[in-house]
Amino acid sequence: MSTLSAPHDVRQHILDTARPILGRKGFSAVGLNEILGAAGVPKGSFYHYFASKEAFGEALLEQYFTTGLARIDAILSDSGGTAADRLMRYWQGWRDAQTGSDACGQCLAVKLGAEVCDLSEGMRAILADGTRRIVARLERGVTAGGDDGSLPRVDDPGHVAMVLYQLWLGATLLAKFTRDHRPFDEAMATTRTLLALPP
Amino acid sequence: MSTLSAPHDVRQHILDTARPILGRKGFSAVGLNEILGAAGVPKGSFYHYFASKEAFGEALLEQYFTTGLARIDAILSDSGGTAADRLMRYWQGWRDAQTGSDACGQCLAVKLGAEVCDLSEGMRAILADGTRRIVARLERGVTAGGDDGSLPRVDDPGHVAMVLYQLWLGATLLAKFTRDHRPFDEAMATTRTLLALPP
DNA sequence: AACCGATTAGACCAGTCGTCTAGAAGAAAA
DNA sequence: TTTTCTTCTAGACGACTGGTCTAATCGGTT
Repeated sequence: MSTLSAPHDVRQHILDTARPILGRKGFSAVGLNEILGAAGVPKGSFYHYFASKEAFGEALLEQYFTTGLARIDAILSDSGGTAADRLMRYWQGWRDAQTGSDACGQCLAVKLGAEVCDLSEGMRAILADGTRRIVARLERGVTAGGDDGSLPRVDDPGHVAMVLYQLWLGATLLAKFTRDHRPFDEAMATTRTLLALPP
Repeated sequence: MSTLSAPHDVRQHILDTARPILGRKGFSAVGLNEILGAAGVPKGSFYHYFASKEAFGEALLEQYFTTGLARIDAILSDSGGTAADRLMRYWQGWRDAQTGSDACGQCLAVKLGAEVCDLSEGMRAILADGTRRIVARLERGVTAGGDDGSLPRVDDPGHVAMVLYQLWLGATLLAKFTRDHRPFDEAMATTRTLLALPP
């Protein structure tokens, strides 16, 4: 528990501490005490920064998507290589993050999504909106590949983007069951197929 | 709440009552009280039939996969039409079950999988084994399509089967977020593409 | 009537979320 | 420097639920 200066550091510190815990144990199975104990923050402070556990969950998911979208933007827009390279770099990054043994890289959409989307309308809305925005980014990536010639033009880039995202969500879930990387390898191969890239 | 005769009817009755409840609210968020209250079974009886809540969850998942696999077998083996028809009938059945507003048709692998697989090694093993068996059935379906000419032969039917399953898992998760059927439509279209069937 | 396994009632306590009162910390004003 | 005022912290507390287990009851057979 390092020293904290600005007021919002505490709020952020709670979120940062909670993320790996929720990523490992889910939402309902974790109590506020566990989170606050790990963060070294008293319970009284929690309700100063968050209206409820649900509001806290919403903030956590919101931040998860915010940072995730920034990461996508960083990969898809400003790096070198063709648009196809950038797109594939995104999937490789996904695989690497999930394959790592640390629970820090957990995909919260997969880990928490199914659990909380029927529990809280607010969290469901954030999940729906966050995933929609991710797919929109991917769609732009596919379109960019058609523009610069690194990918063949497709009729409906939005369709391709959504299907690829579904495929990787499913791969992530299956990999959690089997605890191996094969689902990601299969997803990667099919991603290349659907994008008409050489294996 | 009907009259129960044989002893194991009570155990089964608890499982049957719990399934839609867990399908809606998840595992950790549901207490034994709620399940047993709904089933009309006293709390004391629970530990006569199950060693723990975790053992109960394992039994629930086991039964879920048992009935699910039987349903696949019924669709893929004994009905009429080509092998391709039978395979597509399976996906249509998946979509219909999830699209229906009743929580009864919930896919427990998606709803509970991510939540419980890090919570209980036993449940994780059942999820890994159950999904592996489903993919094995699908693989046989793809192979059968190559045999009877209704599908083109593929190099690795196991790969196609696993990827299709991942795609539909992801579609189910995404549909839970958006609460519409579009993810399933996209999955269906891509399924036809990957199987080289006409749209 | 005596026995015995199958079944249940309810106690048990650790834990849940959320509330509330007090006071500490920190900055701004006098 | 002292006062004032808001922001934040402290953690006990309440009302309740969690899963678990022991002790008693039930129901049928000898």
